Amino acid sequence: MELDERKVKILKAIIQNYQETGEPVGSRTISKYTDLNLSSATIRNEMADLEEMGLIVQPHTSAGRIPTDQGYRLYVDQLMADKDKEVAQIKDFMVQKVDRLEQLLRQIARFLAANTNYATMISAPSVSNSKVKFLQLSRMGEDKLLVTVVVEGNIVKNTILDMERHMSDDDILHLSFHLNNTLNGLTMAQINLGLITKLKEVAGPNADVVEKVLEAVADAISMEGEVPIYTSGATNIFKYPELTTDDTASQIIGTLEEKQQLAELLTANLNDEDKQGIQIYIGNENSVQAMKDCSVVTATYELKDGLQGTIGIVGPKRMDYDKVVTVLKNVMAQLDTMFKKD
Amino acid sequence: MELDERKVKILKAIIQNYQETGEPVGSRTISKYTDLNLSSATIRNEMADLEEMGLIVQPHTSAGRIPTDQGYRLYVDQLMADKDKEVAQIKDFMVQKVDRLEQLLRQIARFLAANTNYATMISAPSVSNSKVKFLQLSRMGEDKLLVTVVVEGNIVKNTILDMERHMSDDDILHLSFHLNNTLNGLTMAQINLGLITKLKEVAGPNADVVEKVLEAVADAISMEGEVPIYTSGATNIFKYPELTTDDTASQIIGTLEEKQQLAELLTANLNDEDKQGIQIYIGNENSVQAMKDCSVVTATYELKDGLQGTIGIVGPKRMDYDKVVTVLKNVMAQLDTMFKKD
DNA sequence: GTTAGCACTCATTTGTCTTGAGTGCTAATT
DNA sequence: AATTAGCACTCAAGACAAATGAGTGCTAAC
Repeated sequence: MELDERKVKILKAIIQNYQETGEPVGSRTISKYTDLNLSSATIRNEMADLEEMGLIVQPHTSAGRIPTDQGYRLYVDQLMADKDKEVAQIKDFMVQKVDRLEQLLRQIARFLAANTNYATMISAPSVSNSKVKFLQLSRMGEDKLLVTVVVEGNIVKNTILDMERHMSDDDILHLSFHLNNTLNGLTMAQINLGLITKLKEVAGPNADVVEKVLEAVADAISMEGEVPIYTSGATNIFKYPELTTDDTASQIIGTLEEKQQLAELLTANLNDEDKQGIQIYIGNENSVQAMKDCSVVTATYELKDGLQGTIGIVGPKRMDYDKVVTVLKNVMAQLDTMFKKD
Repeated sequence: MELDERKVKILKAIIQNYQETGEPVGSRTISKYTDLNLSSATIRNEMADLEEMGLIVQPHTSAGRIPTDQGYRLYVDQLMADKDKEVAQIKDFMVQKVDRLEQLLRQIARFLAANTNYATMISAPSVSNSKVKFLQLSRMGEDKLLVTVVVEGNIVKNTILDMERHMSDDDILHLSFHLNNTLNGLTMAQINLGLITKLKEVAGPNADVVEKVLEAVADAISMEGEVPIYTSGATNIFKYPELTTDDTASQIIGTLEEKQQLAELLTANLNDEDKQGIQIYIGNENSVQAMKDCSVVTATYELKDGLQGTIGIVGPKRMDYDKVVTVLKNVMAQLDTMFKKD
């Protein structure tokens, strides 16, 4: 069977109508509210074909049709028209001065949730490939050592160590200076065993401190896979009856709250060149079981030098893909200009 | 009308039964499942009295009774028996070594949510009355200055400043040294205008840097009222049908997600000597509108020297107050021993 | 190829009846 | 005077049947 232009128009109409109402769409509706000027009977014939092709289904015999995952996939891949609106508002929003990355991300999440009516999640940039920019040791009290590590993107991490043996101020200053000089500009991958051994040699009796400091550095760079994730608008889920069967809603919201499962979803494509832009997962296509009745749209953002994270929008399968994609693109663009100037 | 012992027993029985079932409790149930050995008719008479006193109500004419807010209040204030179980498990749980405060709090939240079947929230310790413990400036690149502030409780804050005019390494070192010496051990309240003016004088041409640094310090100490709050188990709400009327659940979960409203609730009693221990808010007694159908139990914890925060448990009005209070007390005790040793 | 028409399906809504848990009141019992 | 048995009454919830209506597929006419 061939998917001619008319079938495409009908499919599109079904998807869009279902998007708005959440109810199965009947032939009469299509016949009336499109510019095809066909009777419902004709539409019915076409719909039977579309069903045979696996693009739509009836929830029960005497109901209208709703799109299948496959139907959405076709729509997303081929039929989505790029729109260009909604830009102005976003610009306004971003202008508020935000000095902290964390708050910026929270704000973006909130903004997206409020504007799309879907749930939003954002992973903070992971710095896995990032370089050490600055490192410093300072004595704090008698026996504690404060390690401050700054990595590219001006992300600062602190660790407080217990010193096992006394170190003089001079020792600390020297070690601090030396470590900073040696490690500056290196990525984690470049801090290899040879380098570590050499550092320890130079430190002599303070080798154990060097070890602890390196641990702290590793921690700062890799964040131990504990990427912070911010979410907003989980309760938007309640706006879609098809997701509000008690158990489904509970699972989705639970997943959004616990966050750690989201990490897989959001960090999956980070290092995959092919999947940089916007990705759409329909129904079971996403890896999180609790979200099998949802669609997830993700977008990878990059602040600077490999400092990248992901934004995700979670909604019903009938989500307004056009709108979501447009809004995401705009946010990306905004982030881009914000951070290029920095 | 007098509240004699028998009435009290009946009220208690109603509350406890309703706690378990969530269904209105009838006279026959009470007659059968208490050791009062009274017929249902007698119970009915007593119940009519209790209703007149405003302690219980009927949802509709031919239903059993459920406790009113006032009934719960009486129960909580006078009838609750202290139990002492559940301790062992908690000890075990806490033993896992946790090195970061944030993670500890998250873990506690998770633990409480899992063990009580209610939603849990924890505010991180607010450092409003805390002292500066360590302060340091470091040059970072050509024109940036890294300010590191450590306050009591080893909470570290970093700020990166742009320097408007060039400062030599020596200048920075001196200023850093001087500021550290001057501010060390002071609370925000003690950093007054006189002190600030003096500091600026000493800094001479770098007065503007001093100003920015002081801003950063203030920021670190006060956290600008932005106390981080961790939540867990929001979806436990779904376990209680009376809270699962679409709108109610959505509002509660939304509030838990947005967090900022919780801050009021959790920080309200921090500086009130009278309200240090455990507080119970029933229904409308708590200030958050969205939770008017819930009860909230809060407990203030103190880590060290005025470093205090609050734990809150949110559940239905028929929550198991005894259990919640016991568990909270235990967690408090654990926190105490953990931090006294530090 | 398109459409009008019709018989058919079936989820949903509406209305009616029944059931049963629970009450309040009164009169008998202790 | 307190307790209880008994009975009439109320009302939410469940069961069932009928009515509704949105939607379909098929056939025959245009």
